[in-house]
Amino acid sequence: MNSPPLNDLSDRAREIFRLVVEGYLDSGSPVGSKVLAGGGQVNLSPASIRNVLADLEARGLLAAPHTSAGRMPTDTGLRLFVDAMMQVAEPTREERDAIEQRLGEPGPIERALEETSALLSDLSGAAGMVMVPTREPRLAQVSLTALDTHRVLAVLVGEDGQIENRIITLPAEALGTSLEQASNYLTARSSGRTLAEAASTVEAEIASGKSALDEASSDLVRRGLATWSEDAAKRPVMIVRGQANLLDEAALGDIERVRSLLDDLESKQSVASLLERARRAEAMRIFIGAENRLFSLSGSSVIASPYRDREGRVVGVLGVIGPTRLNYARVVPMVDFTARSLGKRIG
Amino acid sequence: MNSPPLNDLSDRAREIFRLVVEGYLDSGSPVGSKVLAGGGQVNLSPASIRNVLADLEARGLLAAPHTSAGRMPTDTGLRLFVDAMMQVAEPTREERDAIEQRLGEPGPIERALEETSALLSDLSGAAGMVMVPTREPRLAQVSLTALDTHRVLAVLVGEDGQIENRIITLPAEALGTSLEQASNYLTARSSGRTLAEAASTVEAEIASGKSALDEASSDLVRRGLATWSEDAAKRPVMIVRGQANLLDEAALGDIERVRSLLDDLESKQSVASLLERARRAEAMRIFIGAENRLFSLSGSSVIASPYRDREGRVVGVLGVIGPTRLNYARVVPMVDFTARSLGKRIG
DNA sequence: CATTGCAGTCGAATCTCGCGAGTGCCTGTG
DNA sequence: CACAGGCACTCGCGAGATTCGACTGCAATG
Repeated sequence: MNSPPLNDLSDRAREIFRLVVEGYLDSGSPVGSKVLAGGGQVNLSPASIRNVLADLEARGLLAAPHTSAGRMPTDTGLRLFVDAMMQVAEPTREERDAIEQRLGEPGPIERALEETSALLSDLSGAAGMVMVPTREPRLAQVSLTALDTHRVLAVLVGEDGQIENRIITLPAEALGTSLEQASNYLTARSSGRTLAEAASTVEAEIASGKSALDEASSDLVRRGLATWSEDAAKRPVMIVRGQANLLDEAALGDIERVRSLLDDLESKQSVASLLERARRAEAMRIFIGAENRLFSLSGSSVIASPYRDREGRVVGVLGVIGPTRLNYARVVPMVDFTARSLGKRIG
Repeated sequence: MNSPPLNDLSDRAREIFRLVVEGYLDSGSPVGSKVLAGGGQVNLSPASIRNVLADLEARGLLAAPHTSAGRMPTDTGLRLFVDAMMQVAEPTREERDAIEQRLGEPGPIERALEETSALLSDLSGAAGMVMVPTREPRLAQVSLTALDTHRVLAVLVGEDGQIENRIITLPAEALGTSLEQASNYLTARSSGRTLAEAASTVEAEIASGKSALDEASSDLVRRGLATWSEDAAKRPVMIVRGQANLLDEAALGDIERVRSLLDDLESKQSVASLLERARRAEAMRIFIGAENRLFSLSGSSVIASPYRDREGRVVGVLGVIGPTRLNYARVVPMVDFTARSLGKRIG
């Protein structure tokens, strides 16, 4: 991975390179020296431009599919363009309003996520992806109820009103009558904290014998904590919309690739791992073509951005997947803005 | 919709028709008189067979894509074949074992539904669809907990262990201290009944003044019932797997149709309405090609079957969608068996 | 350096043409 | 009558062949 040889590019070479990339992203077909000269953007004869193009090709930034075709950017060329030359424009006022309005519609959270995914698809002309938020909400209340002699239902109420159920199974019929006491104890220790925080606090108290709980209750609480942290690691869900957009005329040549791409989007494994990288980086990530090792994704680009809750914590990832010739300059800020809007929407 | 002219078909015509359809479903290409004669299935010269074929074409059961091609069945021809001539074979012992084993894997219900959808896709070579069960479980227990001064959390525990949460919002701070009393009352009245049944019982008791509840509790319960029945009508969810199978070589000619098909599978509306018909009919339904009005589905067939819980109530629908040249004789019993297996699995 | 001109290359589109599969119809025969 | 044989005809399809156009690279020139 040598650094892109941007520095030793003349201004003219940079300009021509930019024009080639933009022309390719716009038209989808290779662009040659003549159209470049005719575009009025550059005041050089086609022949001079050819020299520059040949140079850029030697550097691995451009490639020609065959001798008598124009040049198109290579993956590394696109990477250079995206990293260093692309001029991103913030979405216009109208666009922003449209996005926020579409996300602002009332309804359950799942609905909003689906809408976001569809929105990303519409905006980009490619497929939209949203990983549903896995957050650790701060707890407001914990209540325990006996289901039968060896099962207890725990209801965890988050500060944001979200509710989750967990079932605690006890081995023997060790169920004391102290459920209410345990509930109160847990509520007191956990309110305003995340599940993980509460768990460690309680665990420490029990261990040091400081807790005001009797034997049976301690056991119950302990088991409950164990169960909860297990459950927390449930597999992530990804909402995909606009897959039909992956079937454009360009993809027609390589049906097999599109098929495995659809399969991947269904099983979610490989694509999710890319999104995961953006989540861990806590910043937008762009994956271009064969840069990612996953075979079926070569030829596709992924733009992924994490989104955050009000406190600034990353709670999920969303993004776009499409052909490498995405209109990065337009899509990148859109994804970014959508991520921020979704963050606001879910609070 | 005139009834298929099956009656006035000679035995020989029927036999030849059957061979044409089976040959077409098998190969995907039109079959002509010569291969029919050569197949050893019919002891007639190609010329004689041609006469029969011409007759069948005149009746609208067969059609030839062009003059010098063989015949292939029309949609109505396929319909006749499926309704009256197809010989369905129960899946073999091995196949049944394989299905039941795949569905029998432990795990949450959603996982099983996804697996079922993937299974249908694999079995049919087309796409699988499963509408998630919308059942009214019998309640085991109801518990109420105060969230704050004007909101109460109700936890409904089903006999099968399923848990649902509902939040009841009270207008003023009319929250009595009688939550526990109300919980017990509700549990007593609802256990072993469905939500709807319990609601009407309680409603009647309150109306007649027979309930042992004070004013505030009655109000609470009443509001709760109203909330619950609203929530029950949530929109159905459909799980689709194996969409990539819809991209076979045959569909290559009409990319646009495949695209809108994928879109339909995403928005779920139109396809779900077909499945809904099978649910209402409480029996397997087969929709062939242009029979269904939805444009994007012309050229596709849908095989849908409801599935039932242990008590025999229809709780959902599943099925397969693919090109009209599905191997109906094989897929139909598979779908049927899968529906029964899933019924067993979800209890 | 930039430009012009020229020769060469290669893919895409078009055309032709023969092959093969299959049909329809007419005619002969048990 | 029912069936089979024969024959002319129709098309779609795939294999070359051909042309066309869009490029490029290179050498010569201002």
